[in-house]
Amino acid sequence: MPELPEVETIVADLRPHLVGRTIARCELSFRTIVRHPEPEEFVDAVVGMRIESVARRGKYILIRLVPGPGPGSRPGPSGPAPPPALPAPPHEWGGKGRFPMNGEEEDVLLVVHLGMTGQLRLVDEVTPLEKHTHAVFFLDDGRQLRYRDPRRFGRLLVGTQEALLASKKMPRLGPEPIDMEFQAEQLYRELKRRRAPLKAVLLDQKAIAGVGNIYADESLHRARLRPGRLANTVSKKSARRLHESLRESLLVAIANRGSSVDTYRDAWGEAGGQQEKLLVYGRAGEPCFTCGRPLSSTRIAGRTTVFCRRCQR
DNA sequence: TTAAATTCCTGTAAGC
DNA sequence: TGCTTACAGGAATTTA
Repeated sequence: MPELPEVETIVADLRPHLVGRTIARCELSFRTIVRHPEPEEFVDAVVGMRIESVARRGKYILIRLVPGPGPGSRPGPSGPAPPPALPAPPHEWGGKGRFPMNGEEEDVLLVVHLGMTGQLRLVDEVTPLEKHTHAVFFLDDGRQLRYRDPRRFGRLLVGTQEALLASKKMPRLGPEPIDMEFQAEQLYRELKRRRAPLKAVLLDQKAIAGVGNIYADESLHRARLRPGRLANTVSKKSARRLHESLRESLLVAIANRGSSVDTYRDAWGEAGGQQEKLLVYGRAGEPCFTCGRPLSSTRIAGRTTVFCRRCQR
């Protein structure tokens, strides 16, 4: 499933191709994938808009839209090349818990959450339409940005930041774990005030944004911590180890273009490479790479959880 | 207020 | 072989 590293990969791939493009048309074939506003308003809101930036916040893809050139001046299929990609602002959001970006108040955000099986792909018009494609954005260069999602856990939203916040459809997200501003002390404070299992806190998007089942298990293993241990019992030293492990798990996964353990594919339909390198996720019963003991499996916070009884105390 | 349980959804794989 | 059933999980919602 797409977690922070997978979404980061997609966003980085799409950015240079999408920035500067105008959405000429939008077709929805599955209405309820749109969570805000009503589907008709959604289409009205995106058509004719120019893509100003493409960013990520947690597991959310944020596409900033500004009014595009009028219909008369819309370039044809072989229109001008996009401007050189702006160095994306690494983090376009405010402080902890605030969603999501700077920029002008009237700017519109097209928000995409991939859920479990969502895919956002950039294709040319002759690429056959795949089953479960729920939305197609027709771009002014003839290409199409397609949203596909067999299990339909994903969602699309559009609106000004103000409107999205007011709609309550966007959650308050915790800090970005790979942000340099995110310090071990901050993680320690969050853990101290929670009586839930460590794993449950890592999965809580309000505590830390972008971590899902794969990287929660991976980082707990790297930190040698039991997933079921209550968060408020960890020492400062352990919290520092978890902080470091979290960053490492996520950054290595980004370097390897994400984990394709289920149906995850990047913007070009290609699988990532991290699934080959996972330490524990999906390896229940197989030997621990550190001690050789078979990895254990249990259920925490409603999620399958794999860990090593010997290495993770 | 927080934590846990339930729900949504369909493709896949195990079991009979 | 073909059918049924269990399972996968992000996050909103409901319950405790």
